[in-house]
Parts: sequence; structure tokens; C-alpha cells
Amino acid sequence: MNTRKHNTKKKDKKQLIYETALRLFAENGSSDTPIAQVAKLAGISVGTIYLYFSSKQDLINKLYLKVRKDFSDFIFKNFNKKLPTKEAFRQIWLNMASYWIENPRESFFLAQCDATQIVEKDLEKEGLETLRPLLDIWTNGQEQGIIKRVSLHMIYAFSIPPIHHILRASKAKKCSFEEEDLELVFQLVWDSIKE
Amino acid sequence: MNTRKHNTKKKDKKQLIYETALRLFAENGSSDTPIAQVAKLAGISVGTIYLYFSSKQDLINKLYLKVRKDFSDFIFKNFNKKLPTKEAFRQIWLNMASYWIENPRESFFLAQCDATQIVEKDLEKEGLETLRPLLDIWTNGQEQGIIKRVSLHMIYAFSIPPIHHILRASKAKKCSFEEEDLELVFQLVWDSIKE
Amino acid sequence: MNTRKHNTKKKDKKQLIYETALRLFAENGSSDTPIAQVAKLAGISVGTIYLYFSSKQDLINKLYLKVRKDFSDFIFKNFNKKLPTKEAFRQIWLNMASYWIENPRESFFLAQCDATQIVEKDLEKEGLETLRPLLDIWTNGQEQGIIKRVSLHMIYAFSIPPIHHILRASKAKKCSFEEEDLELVFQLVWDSIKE
Amino acid sequence: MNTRKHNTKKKDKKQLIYETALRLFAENGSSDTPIAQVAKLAGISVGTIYLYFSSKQDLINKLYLKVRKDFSDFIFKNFNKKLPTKEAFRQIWLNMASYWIENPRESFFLAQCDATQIVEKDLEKEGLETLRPLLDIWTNGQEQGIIKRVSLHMIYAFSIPPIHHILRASKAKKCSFEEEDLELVFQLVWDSIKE
DNA sequence: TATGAATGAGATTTCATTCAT
DNA sequence: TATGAATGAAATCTCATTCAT
Repeated sequence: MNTRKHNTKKKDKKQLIYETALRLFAENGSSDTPIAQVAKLAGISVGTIYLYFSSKQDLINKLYLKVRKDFSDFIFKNFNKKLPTKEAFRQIWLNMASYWIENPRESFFLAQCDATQIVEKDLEKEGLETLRPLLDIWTNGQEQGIIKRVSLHMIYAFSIPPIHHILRASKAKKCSFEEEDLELVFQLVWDSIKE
Repeated sequence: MNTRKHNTKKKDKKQLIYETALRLFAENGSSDTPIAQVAKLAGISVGTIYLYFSSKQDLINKLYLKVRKDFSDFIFKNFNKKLPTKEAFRQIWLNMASYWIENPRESFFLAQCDATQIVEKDLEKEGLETLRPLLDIWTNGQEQGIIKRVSLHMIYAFSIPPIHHILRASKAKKCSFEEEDLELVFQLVWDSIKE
Repeated sequence: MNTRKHNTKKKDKKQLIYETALRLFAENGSSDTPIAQVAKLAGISVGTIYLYFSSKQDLINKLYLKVRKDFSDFIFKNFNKKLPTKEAFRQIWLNMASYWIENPRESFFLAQCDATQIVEKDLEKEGLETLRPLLDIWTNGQEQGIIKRVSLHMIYAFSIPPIHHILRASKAKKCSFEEEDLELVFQLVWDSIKE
Repeated sequence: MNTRKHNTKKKDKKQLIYETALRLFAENGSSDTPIAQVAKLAGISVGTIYLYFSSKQDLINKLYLKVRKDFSDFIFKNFNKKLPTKEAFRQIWLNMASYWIENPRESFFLAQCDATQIVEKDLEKEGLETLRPLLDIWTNGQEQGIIKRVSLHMIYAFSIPPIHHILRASKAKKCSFEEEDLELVFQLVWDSIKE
């Protein structure tokens, strides 16, 4: 028995379910996506999904945590602590935007989970904590007198929701948005929070 | 029978359904709210709901349009066209914030509709158009050189999503927010979009 | 709205479900009887069953209690307290036997519930209490020195299980049994418990 | 490979499945015990069970026959044909009671099979035949004028169901029963069937 | 208008059985 | 022999919608 092969296979199947579910959940909402549809699109049987997840809710919860983790890992990868505050923020902010541009499904799904009560409450209680390095940058900036001394939630509210909104509107063809506009958006972000 | 009384009654029942549905949809999501639950909480029978709405989707759609209209009516009431740009924007913006603070259910429901595909697509295609007077203010501001010459979607993205986010986080007990903080938030909004 | 008619209808439907379920449960066991089969045989839809019972287990529990109550009501009807001990016991005992002869489905179903863990535990905790008048007769007999002074559970064990067994074996064609044999069986019962 | 060892292993595995299945079937009923649960508790894989039994029903059938055989073997072991009728019956009867006291799982399982249609009909058609030596004792007793000349089914009904009932009620904590009460119970059995 | 019992398609979940390894 | 992931038919239960009253 080849353990590596075995594990790979297992991961592949779970990964396949994650990907298929994410696609359908993002497009139609998790409440309007039957498990049978996920199975069909994934080319596996319903029972197989219940082999990896104990219930539909379990799949939603785990997918949510996984996407949040993927997102965190992505935006902080290659993070250089020595950069000056604004530049450090700029890099992470651009990483976030890139993630959403390149992963619209993840973006839609997270937005849905946050707007509704789909995900079981305990899972999201961590709040901003998953963004700890970014919070530290902001705090530093405040201590240096570069960033306004307002609550971090407020800094967050002007840093992330606006670009998130723009990209979702763009995807929904409600407005056009090109990648080169990112710098411009960051300019507005910075104007809002800078001292 | 007195026609006026009759009409009043009719309106009352429809209104009752709207209010009950809004409450449940906001709390649990429309997909997870059976029509029977709406009827029960409203103290009427399921059949009655189908007298006023042709389907559950129809109720959702009409509720969505109604809330959007209530919202528009509220934020533009007593609107004084002669005020200077910043002050005009400030008044409308404070109206929006007040609406969300006083009507958290409406706020949650609209956020859900926008984050998911609950509402039939055609209904929202109007996009920003319902905010026409506000768009005009922004355009004026741009012509006067007071507001940055960026797309109105971008102005919108920095004007509304941040405060919307803050208020929802506050309702969900993730951060504290007092009404007197509104002026501060508006400061950040203005800093972001002003020339 | 005719309340009586209304109630009658409602009762009829619930009664219909009870009867159909009892028939199938007795024949095939409740675990091997899908709700859909009950619905089909009753000529109603699955949903209707869930209108009257919250779950399959609820139907089983309520059917169990109902049959137990029907049984109790039947065996103690027209009960004459003034009869001498042996005669009083004889009448009730013959009533029991008659009930099982005339209601083999009820008999099978109760036997199943008692032999398995089908019915939720709390429901049967009453134990012998539903047979209170019979217990009183036995106690009287013991005080008069007519019946052996052993635990009532033991008296019960020689009074009911034997005839129950015989009738079930007879129904299953494992032995022949005619109604006129009842007096003979009662003779053995009495021989076992009499002082 | 050593054939004996091999066979031993084989037997052990089959025996392991029997024991595990019996335990779960007795506790939860065979219909409510998934094969996977048997496998898990036995520490083997589902596939292995299907190596030894062609289906779940096959396992139930064979377990039933095995338990019946174990029971027969146990109650007739060391049986001395020369004992007088009452004493011979008494010994076998005490063996039965001992078996049920020491093997409550077997007792529960057999009771379940007899009360429901779990076991395929043909298997139990033998009826009382497995108790042949006991039947012979009873017949002898009848010929000697010691035992009432009633059908053997009736003799059986007063010999076994009462003690079976008492022991099951005792296990279910519905009444207390000590091993020294057995002699008393046998007294009632004998009183019922003796001429 | 108003009712709410009834429907039945469809959703979630379970589980006996198979089969590639 | 032994495994256990995979299957998919079937079970339980839900709920939007209808219709007789």
C-alpha cells in the first residue's frame, strides 16, 4: 500500500469537493445548491461527499474556514516587516485586491457568508484577528502619527469594503474596472485613513 | 362596505406580511425562512400570503423593491438643492446612516440581497440610478473641482460600504459604535473623495 | 365553519394513519416499514403524515401509547368490583385474551415494542401501572390467602405471557388454538398462582 | 503457512463478527445496526464481514441459528435420561434460566427475532423441535399422569415465557430478581402444568 | 377575502454492498 | 484474505403551492 499515493488521492477528492462546492455556492448561494448538484458536477456520488463531510453545514463551515485561511496565507506571503508603514500596507492591500481579482468565487462566497447567517456563528468570532500583521502595521502607523487615531475597525472599513465592493460590482458587470485602476483606489484608501 | 376602510385593511395585511417577512428574512435569510413561518408569525394563514403575492420569489422581489424605495424616500426627504456640495452630501450621508441605525432589518436584508443572487437579476439592474440626486451632487462637486474626478462607482464605494460595514459589525457585536462617531466617519469619507 | 365536521375529518385522517401504520408495523416491523409505504397504503401523501406526526418515531411512540390505552380501556370496561377475586380476575383475563384474538395486529405490535428498543424508553416506564385494577385484585387475593404471596411481577408473568405466546404462535400457524380452549388455559394460569 | 493456525484464525474472525453483531443487535436491534458499526466495533473492515457472510440478512440468519444451537447445547448438556420426570424437567428448566441470566444478549436477540419478522421464515419453522428431549420428558409425564394432558405448546407456554419475561423485566430494571428466586418460579411452573 | 389541510417534488442523509488494491 | 473508499438506491423529512370550504 503506497501511503503517499493514498493520501494524495484522498486529498484530491476532498479538494475536488471543495472546488465544486465553492463554484456552485458562489454562483447560486449555498442554500440554493443541493448536495446532489455538487456531486453531479464533481462527477462523484452523493454518498462520497458524506464520506468527507458529516453534513452539508459541515461542508459549508469547512469551506469557509479553508477559504479564509487561503486568503490569509495569500495576502501575507512574502511579507517584509522592514518596509515602511505605508508601503507595507500598500503591498498587503494589493495582495488582497489581487486575490479577489484572481479568485472571484472565493470573494463571492466569503461575502455571502459574512452577509448572511450561513456559517455557524462560532466560526467567525475571531473577527479581525486573522489579519493580525495588518493590524500591527496600522497600529504602528498610528503611533508614528501617519494614520488617524481611530478604531481599527474603522480603518478596516475604509481599507477593504470599498475595493471589495468595486470588484464585485465589476464582476457583476455593473461597472468597469481595470487592474491599472488599483493604484488609484489605493490613493483614496490612503487619503481616508492618513493623518 | 366602505371602500376606504377596505383599502386600508388590504394595505394593512400586505404591510403586515412585509414586516413579518422582513424580520424573518433578516434574521435567518430568505432561503431558510419557510412561507409557513411568515404566516404563523404574522398570525395569518399561508393561503392569505398567496392572495397578495404570486410566489415566495414574488414576495422577496417586492419586499426588496419596497425597502429600496423606503430607503431612497428616507434619505432624500427634505432635500435642499441649494445647499453647497459638501453640506448636501453630508446631509444625505447622515440620512443613510440614520436609516441603517434605525432600520437594521432593512439593512441586513438589503445586504443579503446584494451579496447573493436572491433577488431576480432584472430588479437590481438599475444600479446606482435610485440614488440620482446624490450622483448629481457628486458630479457637481467634480465639476467644481471639490471631488476627485474618478468614476461615480468609486465615489460610491468609499461613501457607503464603509459605514454600512461598521454598522453591521456593530450590530453583530463585533465592534462598538455610537451615534456620535458618525461625524468622524464622515470625515474619513470626505478625506477619501475630496480633491 | 362546522367545527364538528372539521374535527371529525381531522380525527379520521389521524385514525387512518394509525390503522395503516399498525397494520404494516405489525406485519413487517416498524423499522422495515418506510413512511412512504404507510402513506401509499393509506391513500394519502407522505407530507400528510408529517402534518399529524412530527417524525416517524413520534408516530411509533403515539401509536404505542394509543394501543396500550385501547387495550387498557377494553379489558377494564364493564368491570364489576364486587365480584369475588377469582371471578374478577377471570373476567379481566378473558377480556385480555379476547382483545388479542380480535386484535392480532395490536398484539403483534405491542410484543415488538416490548421485545425491542423501538419505543422511546420514557414511554414504557409506567410498567405495570396501567393495569392497576388488576394489580388490586391480585393484592386482594393475596390478602385473602387465595393467591400466592409472591411479587406481582411474578403473578403477571404467569397470567399474561403464556396466553400471549399461545395466541401469537397460533396466528403464526405454529399451533392450533380455538376460542373454547381459553377456559383450559385459564385453569393453568389459576393453578400456577393460586395458594 | 500452518493450516491449523489458519483455520483457527478464520474461526476467530467469524466468531468475532458473531459476538460483535450480537452485542449491537441486542442493544439496538438489527435493523438499527449498520454493518459498518459492527465492523468498526469489531476492529475489522466492512469488506471482511462480506467475506464470511453473503449479506446482512445472512449474518442475522446464521447468528440466529447459532444462538439457538448454543442454547440447545447448553440446556441439554449432561442431560441424564434416567432422572424422574419432574427432576429431569427441573434440571433442564434451570439450565434455561441460567443461560438467560448469563447470556442476556442472546436472550434479547432471540426475543427480538421471535417477536419480529427479522429472521427469514423458513429458519424458525422447526418450531419446538429443537427442544425434542424436553418434549419427550413432557410426553412421558403426561403418560405417567403427572402432567396435564394438554397440547405441548401449552406446556411450553407456561414453562418458558414466564421466566423469560421476568428475567427481561429484571434486566430492564423494571423489577428485581435474584437467582435464589428461581426455585420459587419453578414451583409456579410446576403448579400450572402438573396434573 | 381568508383559511389551512393536503400535496408531492425535491432536499438531506443513510447504508448495504461492491471492487480495486 | 483483508481493506475501506466509493456507490446509489432508498429512507426521512421539508416546504412552496393549491384548493375546497
